[in-house]
Amino acid sequence: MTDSSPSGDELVRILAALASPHRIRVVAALVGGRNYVSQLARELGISRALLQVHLRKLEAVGLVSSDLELSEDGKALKFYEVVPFGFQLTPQLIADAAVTLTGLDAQDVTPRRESSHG
Amino acid sequence: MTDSSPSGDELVRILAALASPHRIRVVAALVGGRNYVSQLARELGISRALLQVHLRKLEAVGLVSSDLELSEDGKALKFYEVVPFGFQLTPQLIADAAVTLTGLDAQDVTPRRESSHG
DNA sequence: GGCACCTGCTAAAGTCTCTTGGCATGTGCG
DNA sequence: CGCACATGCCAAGAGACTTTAGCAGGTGCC
Repeated sequence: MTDSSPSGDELVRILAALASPHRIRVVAALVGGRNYVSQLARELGISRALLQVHLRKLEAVGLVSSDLELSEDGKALKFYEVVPFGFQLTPQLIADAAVTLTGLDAQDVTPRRESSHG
Repeated sequence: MTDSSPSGDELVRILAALASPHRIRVVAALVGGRNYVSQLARELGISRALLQVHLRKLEAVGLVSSDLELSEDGKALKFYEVVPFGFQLTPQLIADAAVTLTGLDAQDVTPRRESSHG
């Protein structure tokens, strides 16, 4: 298990990457074995352009990895495969990741006595 | 562990619910203890309306639960709390969930020989 | 009644995501 | 060269999600 507790931002990104039927299917298809884009698109019944977008998102968060290879015919085939990952989703783990969230940081958890909300 | 292998659709919904900095913070805040909407909104530094929307999404997928109570003053307070959940994210589990995905079902995984895409 | 506090709803604008379709490049082959 | 197959990228429309702002109802208290 390479991953256990990703940073808040990363966790959100990973979750977002997985929160898609298409991408779930892509990962599932790759679990069955590595494959190259065009072939995978045919098997999944979606367009190459669409599959590429989804593959990029999955690769961007490290859930899959690509490997450009040359077939015996000399054709360039871009193989994708699943990166063995293992994340656990529990309230505590999420709370832990939350503190490392960047962006808006409003969870002061500091009871403001002088609440002058305007 | 109440949950182990949610259906594909449910998994996607849960992942989508968690794939948001705001909602991650909401869950995190609730891990620290139950709280009611207005108070939680103040602590998180976001508007009540916004918080309500996020709380609904979390509740819709069963990650948090609400409980309308009356304070000693007679005010109606809607308390939210985290529902103890535990999901594991691994390629295999995802592949398993993928087969139960409804909607577009194009993962025929059947090598079509007569591919005449026009 | 007026103030402070709670809840709930909805309309509207802005933003991000998804998906399609087209176009360009490169290779092997007859 | 023209065909079949692979990769890559971009613009544009449709659709979903996010966030704000405003309004309405209810309770306790002075």
